Formats: sequence, structure tokens, C-alpha cells
Amino acid sequence: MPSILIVDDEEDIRELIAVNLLREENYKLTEAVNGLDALEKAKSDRPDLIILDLMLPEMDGLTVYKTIREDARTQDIPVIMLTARGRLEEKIEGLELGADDYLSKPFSPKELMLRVRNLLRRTNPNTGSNVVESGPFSLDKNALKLHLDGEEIELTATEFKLLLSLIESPGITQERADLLKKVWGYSDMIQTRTLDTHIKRLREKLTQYGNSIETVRGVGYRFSEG
Amino acid sequence: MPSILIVDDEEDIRELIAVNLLREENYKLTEAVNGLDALEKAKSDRPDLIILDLMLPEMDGLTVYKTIREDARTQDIPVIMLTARGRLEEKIEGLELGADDYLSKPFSPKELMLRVRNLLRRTNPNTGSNVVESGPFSLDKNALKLHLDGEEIELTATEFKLLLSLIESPGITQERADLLKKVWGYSDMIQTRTLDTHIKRLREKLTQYGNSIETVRGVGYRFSEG
DNA sequence: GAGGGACGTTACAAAACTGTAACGGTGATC
DNA sequence: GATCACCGTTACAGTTTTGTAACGTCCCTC
Repeated sequence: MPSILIVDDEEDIRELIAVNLLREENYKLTEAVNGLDALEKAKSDRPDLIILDLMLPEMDGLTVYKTIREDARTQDIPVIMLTARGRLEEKIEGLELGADDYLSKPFSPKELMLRVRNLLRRTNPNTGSNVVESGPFSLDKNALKLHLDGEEIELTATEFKLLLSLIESPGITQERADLLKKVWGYSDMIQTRTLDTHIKRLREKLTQYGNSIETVRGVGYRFSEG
Repeated sequence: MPSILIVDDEEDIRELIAVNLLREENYKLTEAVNGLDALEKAKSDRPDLIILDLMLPEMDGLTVYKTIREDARTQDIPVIMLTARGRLEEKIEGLELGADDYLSKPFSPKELMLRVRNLLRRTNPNTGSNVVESGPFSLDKNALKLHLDGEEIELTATEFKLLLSLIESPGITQERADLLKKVWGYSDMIQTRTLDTHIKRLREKLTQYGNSIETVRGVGYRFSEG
């Protein structure tokens, strides 16, 4: 789970960011209200990303930024800077930003979200959350879990692979042979009830959403969102 | 990264598609403004997908489509056709579309996105594949398998999650408590040898690559590429 | 509506997985 | 180098998972 340090003296903005980030993704958030606080937490927590408002009391935001860049423990952490539109913005454009980014206030939460996601992806390519969604179904490839209707449904490894195969092409019928190949590695047209049995087990766990796995007689199975 | 060729004489539409595709996903886009241009680029670039507006100047879109289908170099490339609602639409419905698809104008960008994604997934199943790599290690999140040194190593669900947690942040020491939280969902600072046992099991399966899981005494474990 | 093929269901035994306890090593600290 | 905390290892039993056989049911075709 990526961790993010938010540095801003205005509680409103911290709140705004926190709510939007937390709602969209799974981030662990830390907050700091002034420059010293920020530097300390950056060094100790080593967050994956810092969102830094340049308008800070006492210590100037750009000074904070430069200090972050000079300390070995923090210099690799990407920073998104928030600036009021105007002179400060020009100064930043003069900076060699490297992996960093900035955003002029007022900013849209969506825009911020996008930059956060991009920056995290750029600097830590494997971090992207990994969820396959289809309708109310949400398969988490990292946790090997299914989220459905607010519930968290445990799946065994085989069930997971089978459901993943189906859910990756909603509405498309997958042939029995293909599923046996994908999930079990069977290469021949083996005659077995194994697939059927696992389909049944899956269906049992998904009863709350009607018949999301349809049988296509003579062909295979098809997933649909409900 | 999947590459897509957009064939349309209207710059507005090319722009609209480009903006929406690029924003949502990671596609490499090429553009063509007429049929000849399109055929040439299709043959030379061999994109993963072609979005073809049937209303083209000079060469009729359906002719372009048929030519694409006839050339060995391009006949496997899926095509999404854009049509004005009306007569052309009927003609297309008469076609045997195979892997292809079509969309009536005006279309919603979201709809187009969905079709693009589905078509790419269907025709190039590896596109949805999901691999975390670090050095010679390659964790396949779909198959729940580890590829290492040409070998395919089976992992249990727990081993998979544990290795994934470690491999996602190579070089970073993960604390015991964090790993127990991530993999087992334990929230308290539980005292257990479970983590150690699974680390051992993982190490056994990775012996061919030296000690890729290092112990950091008093803290936790760290993954490094070997 | 009889027959046959395809899918659904159940029960079960084998295999795999998992956490724990117990004990053995090892490194750090004084 | 004694002590202690921490980690490694082993063995094992409980649990879960898994594939299969056997049988039931449904649907299609004639």
C-alpha cells in the first residue's frame, strides 16, 4: 500500500485531499502541518510520495522542497507541489523538476488523483493496485480476493484462476478446453467433471448475484455481470 | 504497450479518441487520414488494433476493411469500425465480423474504450497478463506462478502473496508486522513463527538464486534480485 | 416421448496446505 | 564469553483443497 505524506497548514485542504485519495485508492496517509514537521516525518516514515503545499507558515515551502532533495533519506521521494497561481508558479517552472510535479491552486481533486497515480506508477512501477472489475465484481489480484456487494469473498487458488479467466472477458463464451488449458494446464481435450465441479463451487459463492456464470451448452461457460 | 491505428479524416474525432484512449490506458497511437495512408501504416506498423471510420474521402472505408482482411500482414489485426447510423450499419451487420466490432456514431468515448479493451484482450490475451518482474524473477498474477531462470515454479496462495509483497518493493525492508498484516491480515503485533516458516518455504523454492530474501534482524525481510 | 449426450450434484478419499510447538542456532550487547 | 532476543528448522496434526467416480437431471434431436 503506497504511503503519502501531505504537508499543508490548512486543515480543509488536508481533509479534501485525504478524502479524495482514500476514496479512490488504497493509500496510507500521514499529515504534517509545517516544514519542520514535514522534514521529520519524511525522514522517519519515508513515504512513497509527498504532497507539499508551498504556502507554509514559518519555513518556506521551497526550502522544505530543497531540503528534501538534499537529504539522502528523502531525495528519491517524488513530490507534488501545490502553488497559488502566480509568482511562485513561475519559480517552480524554473526548477529542474525531475520526477516531481506541481499543481496550481485551485486544483480539482480528480486532477490531483491522476498525478498521484501517475507519479507513483512512474517511480514504483509495481505498485499499481491490481483489480479486475466487472459490474459489482472486483477481483483483487494481489490479495487473491473477490469483493462483491461490499462483502469480501475468499477464493481458493483454483477458484481464483477460474473466475479470473471468466471475468476477464465478460460476455464472451470460453470454451471448456480453453478453460482447462488456462486454469489447469491440461493440453488435451480431457474428459473430466473437474471444471464443472469448480464452476459449481464458484456459483455457490456468488449466489447473491444471480447466475453470473452461464452455461453455454456444447461450448463452455460465459461470465456476465449479473 | 498495445499499439492502435486510428483512421479518420476528421481531426476532431481523432483527437477525441486519442485523448480518451491515452488518458485511460497506456496505448501507443498512430493516425491515418485516408485509406491509402491507413493501409500503408497498417502493413508497416502492424498495430494491435485498428479503429477505422468508414466515412473516408477517396477510398471507401469498407474497401479499406476488405483490403486489410486480404493482406497476410494485416489480416489478423482486429478492426473496430465507426459508422454513421443508417445504411452502412446494415451493410456491416451483413458482414461476417469475426474478431471485429463496430460502433455507430455518435458513440460515447467510454463505450469505445470498453470495446478496445475487450478486443485487445480477446485477440492478445497477454495484454491483460499481469506480471511483476524484478531481475530474473517474474511473478504472474494471473497464473499465480513464478517464472525464474526459465523454470516455472509453483507457489501456494500464501507463498504467492508473501513473495508478491516482498518483490513489489525490491531492496526495501518490510517489517514483520507489515507482512503479517498484508499476507495474513493479522492486525496485532502477534508473536508467531508462521512468517518465518513461510519464508523458509519460499527460500527453498528459490535456492537456485542464492539468498534473494534477506533477513534484517529486528525488522523483517528484504527482497533483492539475487 | 425415447434416447443420448452434456451438464449438475454429491460424496469422498487423497493430497496439499498451513499454523504451531518445540527446539536449535546465531548475532548482538554488555 | 555469558546472556538474551531473535531467527531458522523440523515435525506434525488439523484443515482445506482438489479431482474423481457415480449418479441425477436437463435439454436437444429424432
